[in-house]
Amino acid sequence: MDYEPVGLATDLVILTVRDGRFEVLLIRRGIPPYQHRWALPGGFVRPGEDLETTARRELAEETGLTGERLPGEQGGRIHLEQVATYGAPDRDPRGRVVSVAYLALVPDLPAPVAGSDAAAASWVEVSDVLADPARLAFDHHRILTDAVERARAKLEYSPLATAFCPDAFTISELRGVYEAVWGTPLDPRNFHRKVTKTTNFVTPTGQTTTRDGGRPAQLFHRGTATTLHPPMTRT
Amino acid sequence: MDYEPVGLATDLVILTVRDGRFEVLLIRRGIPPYQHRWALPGGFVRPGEDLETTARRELAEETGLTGERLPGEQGGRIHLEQVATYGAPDRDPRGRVVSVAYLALVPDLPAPVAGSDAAAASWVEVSDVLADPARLAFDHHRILTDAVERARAKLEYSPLATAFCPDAFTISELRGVYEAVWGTPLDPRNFHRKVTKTTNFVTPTGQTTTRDGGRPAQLFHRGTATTLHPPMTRT
DNA sequence: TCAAAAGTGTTTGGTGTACACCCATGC
DNA sequence: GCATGGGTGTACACCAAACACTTTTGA
Repeated sequence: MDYEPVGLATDLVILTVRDGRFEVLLIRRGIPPYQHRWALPGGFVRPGEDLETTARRELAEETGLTGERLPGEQGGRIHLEQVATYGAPDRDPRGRVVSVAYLALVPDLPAPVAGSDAAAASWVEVSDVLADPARLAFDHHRILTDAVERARAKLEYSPLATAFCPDAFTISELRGVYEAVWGTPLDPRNFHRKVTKTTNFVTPTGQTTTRDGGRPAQLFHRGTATTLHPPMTRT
Repeated sequence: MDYEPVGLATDLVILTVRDGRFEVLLIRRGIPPYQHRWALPGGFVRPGEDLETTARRELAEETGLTGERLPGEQGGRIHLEQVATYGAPDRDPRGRVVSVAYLALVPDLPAPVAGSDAAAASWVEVSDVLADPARLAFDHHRILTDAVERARAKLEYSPLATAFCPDAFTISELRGVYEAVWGTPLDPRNFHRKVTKTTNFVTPTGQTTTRDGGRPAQLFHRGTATTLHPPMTRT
């Protein structure tokens, strides 16, 4: 066939919300190029491997999350979606490498990051990384920018914010996700009404918790909705 | 490097609206695999070539549109955006080929399709193609589905419908685009009010036309807006 | 009893929808 | 004049922002 063979890789933008902070998982590169610089986790697609399979495998390597539904768990699967593909001829000094970027949204991980083969992996606040275009290796700043914009937009018209929450969560915990990702405060009372009245956004578990302090709050699971009508608004 | 070399290609979903019909440009394949079957135009990325450059080159080959701004023309550039990347290991019988799909929105072309190297190229109504999952070669039905969904969604919150219109257009011509792409009728009066009151969606040229019959209609250019607040609604 | 967070009620203004109605042209 | 599409006015329903207020817990 008449084509240039290229290296095919995937890069992962793994986002979470921890203690009200919107964070991304970065690794410190142990080998050249860009040795000792921060980068998104990623790697090459193996022979015969599907793109999403590569992404899930790397997600598991970095976070220990398999994306499989655990027995007894309600929500289960980790949200993973393709964002875009980056293929500038000079984006990797080693040669022609095209990278398919994936966005993963994970809840606050109970266990620390384990099983990573990177020199160091850590959660870093998204706003800090976005503010410094030179912090990341390769074109990863561009990739992160695109992925974060996608995530912020999707919170408006999809129930994706629940992907950041544990299996059972309170409305104010969900609101905390919106506030962290968007960086804006929301009215707790109108937010509560809007979420609970949008059909299939969340479903009550019948249980309550006082882990957030104050009056006990109802616990909810993710609902079955895939899009929100009307959308949540950012103001 | 430790990776499987793959063929890298781009496929194009070129959409237009002609006489109130929402259409896609398809080619009839002259060579195997899938000889004599309909497919999206596309081809391999050349050595050292950027992905979008490949897409623009193929767009020019199929339609004669360079995407360059013609002298004296207002709108100019053809809208071209990346949709997604398709990389299932068995999607091409010739071997591992990963394809980056691009979406192009073009106005009703004044000149016929020229300079095409395909056996045959023609405009086909989108709804007809979508209704028959076996009509297209490779995984092109999936690609078309994704691209059309993207286009339909983007009409809501971006001024992209103007990409289907000529340099100067009337509000009812713009409404015709929405109706063709969404497949739903819209109230002409409310549509007119909404479009003209959304800041920078369209800008008046000061001229009028009677080409649509009836009372002369004002002509507009595309405005400078990139997103629409509030969005257009599909009902 | 107080602080803190959950949740409900109510007012008020803006926005989309439906449709009556008038305007400017070609024939 | 009449048909045709362009464009404006307006009533009404709905929705969301703002905020007063009550509820239920822990300390």
